[in-house]
Amino acid sequence: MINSDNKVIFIVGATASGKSNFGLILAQALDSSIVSCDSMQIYRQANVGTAKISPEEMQDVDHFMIDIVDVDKSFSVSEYSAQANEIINQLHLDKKIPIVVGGTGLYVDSLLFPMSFGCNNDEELRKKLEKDLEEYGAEYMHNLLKEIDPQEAEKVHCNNTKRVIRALEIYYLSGKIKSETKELSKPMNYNTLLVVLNPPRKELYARIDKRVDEMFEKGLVEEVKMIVENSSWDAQAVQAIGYKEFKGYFDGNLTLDEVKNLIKLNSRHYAKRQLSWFRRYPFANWADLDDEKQYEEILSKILKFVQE
RNA sequence: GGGUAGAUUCCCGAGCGGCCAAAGGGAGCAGACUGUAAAUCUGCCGUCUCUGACUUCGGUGGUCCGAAUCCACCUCUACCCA
Repeated sequence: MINSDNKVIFIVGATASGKSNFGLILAQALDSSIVSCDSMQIYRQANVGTAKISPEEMQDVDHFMIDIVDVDKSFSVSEYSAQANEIINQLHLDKKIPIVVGGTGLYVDSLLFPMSFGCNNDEELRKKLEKDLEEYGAEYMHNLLKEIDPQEAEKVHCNNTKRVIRALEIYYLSGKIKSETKELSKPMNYNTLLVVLNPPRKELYARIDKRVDEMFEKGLVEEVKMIVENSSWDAQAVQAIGYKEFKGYFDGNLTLDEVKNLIKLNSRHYAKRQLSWFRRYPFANWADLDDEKQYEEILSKILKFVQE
């Protein structure tokens, strides 16, 4: 018996840890839908490089938050959060338990917890701040923040100029300071079961290598060409690992083989960062699905969660 | 067979008598993260009983108060001449 009451299952983990596949199995078993939680799979045309599930692979399971933005457009967490939460609510109305699947930590956070995202960003102001940064240096900008929002300045390293600029932006645009916009205590949005897929590190790295090789076989090079034609090297979508590395190749500075190795390397780095992020969740359930015992354990946890 | 260059910590690579456990980079590991997040940034990185001690810079001996740095021989590598 399934009781969907405000429940959401999160399947998260590093790239290539097997999220999509496991999520699909769950969605089928629970007769539910997938809500993708991935900052790059939102882009249309970015298929091979983001390891996006194909329509055939979806096997009639609905997948939301995939292919919702054109490759030349920007997107943000706040937009993601608004749309995805909307979908989750809708699924709840249908008595379904949404399966959130993805590896973008910040996006996962935006579903897990209530968040107030300061204010919109303003193109002109940002350009001005970036110019100031160039002119006066990182330390100057950091000192500026220190006067406005000492608490935030304390937390953000001087060299992390993007964060410093955003914090300044919030103040100039809204008059509020960033450290005040955050909620102190964070009640969870939903009745949540979160699973972090966690193959052994070596195994993970081997899977990443294999996946990157497959991407090349599936026509990554052509996809990148097309995407860059439809956007630019500066586009947000092209910041993704698997795309940005080709810049060197098209400029004639890297061989295809070097690009491939770079993509593998960057993917490993990324995977580590993802794991760092998920380790912050005290409520996370870590599982190596290839380990039979752990697989059983996680399945019974899920079973218990959906029934209770 | 002769000559030249070189062998540095996981890798690349600086050091060329004391300020050297040895610059810098890479890899690896750990961490931060609220509107670019597959982004951006930070820390550790010879060993230990860790504000000090110990063992390292191809090997063995030597010079010197003191050597990764100088000398001798040896081993290996690269290139050149035969």
